[in-house]
Amino acid sequence: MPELPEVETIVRGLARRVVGDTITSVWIGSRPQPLKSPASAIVKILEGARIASVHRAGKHIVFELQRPSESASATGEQHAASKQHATVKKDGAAERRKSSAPGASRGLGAEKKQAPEGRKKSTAAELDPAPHWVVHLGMTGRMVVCEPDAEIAKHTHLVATLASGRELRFIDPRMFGKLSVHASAFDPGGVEPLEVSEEDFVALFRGRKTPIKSALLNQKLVRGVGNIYADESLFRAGIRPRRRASTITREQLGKLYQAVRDVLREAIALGGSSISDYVDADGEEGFFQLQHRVYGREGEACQVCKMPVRRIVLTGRSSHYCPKCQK
DNA sequence: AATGAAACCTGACAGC
DNA sequence: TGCTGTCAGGTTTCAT
Repeated sequence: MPELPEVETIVRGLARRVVGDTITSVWIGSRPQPLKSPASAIVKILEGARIASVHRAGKHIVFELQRPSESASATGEQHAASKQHATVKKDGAAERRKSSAPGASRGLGAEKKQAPEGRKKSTAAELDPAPHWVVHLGMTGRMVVCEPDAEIAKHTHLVATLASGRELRFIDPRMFGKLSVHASAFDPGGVEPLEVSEEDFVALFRGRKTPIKSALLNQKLVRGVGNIYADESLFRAGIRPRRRASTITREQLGKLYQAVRDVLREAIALGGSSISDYVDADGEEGFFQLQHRVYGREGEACQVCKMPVRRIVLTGRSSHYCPKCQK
């Protein structure tokens, strides 16, 4: 179940393997569920595109692409971008507005044209008019880089053949994952917990009557935190999952801010070493290398006070906490 | 507007 | 062995 640290690890692995490669052809399976853009739009944008970079936005994997035409002329780029955009309609109206505005108004300069080969990081300005391929792994999604003769796994929904000869495949049994293409920018909303300031983080919860855990899981507020890391963060901060966000003191929210960041950073560090090859052929190593203190430990003694860890169901998700350490 | 619950899905696993 | 039922949980959708 990929949350932020797992996606971060996968993205790093992908970046090492596919940045600079070009997608020569795309095969799409027959199940429409994972496709959040029309199959024709996905093929149109991916085929022939060079993968300029791969990064993470919340739990999304974002491929920044470079179309062959983009090196031709700046005006041509803009035209192509807005045209492609019209074919990709499944996003919300807000997102549409956001992504069409900057590309259309900017007098895009020449600096974009000769992005040198080895360039790994792009600035926001350079990124702007490039189309993006966005993948969300949902619960069971996987991105795999493999040789073309590797067996096609069951529930493979997309295969992108690369100029290097390898293939990039998207596999997802439960089809909670999502594939989409965007003519320019992609913004999933919410703040990155590892980038946001403490003040901005604290402000997110002000006046909310919803349980703090529900707020943490709300991707429109904080992006990337899922069920496991929400439980672990709340344990470290000493806050019960059901506590109404509005009743939590400023000091406690400060602790929560630190706890979320600590948990995510530790998980990235561990995930990085244990699943760095996840995107290889079939690396099935589990994600859960982090020593969970409460998650999945119902009935076990709390590591701090020895009280049995309790499990409750909160907005449909199992939630674990120590009744003594968390108030 | 904000909140909660149901729905979407299949695989894994426990129990019989 | 093979069936049935339950659980997993990220996100969207629907109802309140």
